[in-house]
Amino acid sequence: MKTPIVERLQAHGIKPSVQRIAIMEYLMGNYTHPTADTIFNNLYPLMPTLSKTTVYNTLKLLAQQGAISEISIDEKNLRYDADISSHAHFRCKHCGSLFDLPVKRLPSVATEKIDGFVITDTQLYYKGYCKKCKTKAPALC
Amino acid sequence: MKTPIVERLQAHGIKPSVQRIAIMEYLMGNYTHPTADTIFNNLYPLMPTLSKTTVYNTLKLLAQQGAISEISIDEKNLRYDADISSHAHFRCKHCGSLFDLPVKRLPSVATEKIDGFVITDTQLYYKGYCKKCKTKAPALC
DNA sequence: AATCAAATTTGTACTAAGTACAATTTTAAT
DNA sequence: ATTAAAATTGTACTTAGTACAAATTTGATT
Repeated sequence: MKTPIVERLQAHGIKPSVQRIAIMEYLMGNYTHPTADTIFNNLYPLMPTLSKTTVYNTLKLLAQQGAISEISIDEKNLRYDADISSHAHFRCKHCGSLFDLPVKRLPSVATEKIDGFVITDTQLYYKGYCKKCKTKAPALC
Repeated sequence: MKTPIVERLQAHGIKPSVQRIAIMEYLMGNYTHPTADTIFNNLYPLMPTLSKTTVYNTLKLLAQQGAISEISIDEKNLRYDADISSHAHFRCKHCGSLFDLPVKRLPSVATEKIDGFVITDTQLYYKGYCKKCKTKAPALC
């Protein structure tokens, strides 16, 4: 019997190695939009032979195959999300925290403008100040 | 009499130094979503005392003040855009080229979910394959 | 089971985008 | 002219991510 993790990998054409399973499992258990580094640091104690390169390579592979999504809202690091359903992200410019936001559906582009293009990913990012940090926002004059 | 560049800077509370004007002018004359490095390389011959740090600092300042927008669709570099009107970006995963896409208006979030948050920026990114590179796209099986 | 090629992982060295910071220069008010 | 504040500069540094060759694992075939 296959775990949901293995199923997810295979559904996206990815051979389920021990490392890939561990990384996918981590993401499916932690919807915290972690960085590659965070993932490595959390898995390393459980898997002392794990290499950082493998984490980077695997995340790139998973994202390429559409098994996870790569979030570039944080200018410094890429973040990863196993939730591949339609949703947006909000990032607080003061404290850096990242929130999921529901959207009915991500907007599509006027067909005539994008005719002949193939769209594989849509990302909707909001930036600003969260409830806690709102007082830190520069005056909007 | 003030140039449109100086006006734009002042409208966003930025004191118009020679360097800031040069950078803002470059962006308003080149809607090519350049990186900091590209801007530096283009301005340096005309302004041999210009420092890369100034370019980075100025772009950050301009973006903070909302005079330009910072685009993080390219995972490797930040890109900058003097067009601050409502539009989306498309990036080809094969050739890397970046296109502007018109949108009627950027989607807003369900108020109850974002209540108490202050949104200052909205970014809508599409990724995929452009007309030229479409044949290079992996089978969507 | 032994062999062997292909795929995957590992570790080290490297690249390059961006930042910290102190020193210098410029600005502009008195 | 003097002087304090603001802006710029250059160097050194940090760090996310990649290149690549060596080692390991996988899995098919005899």
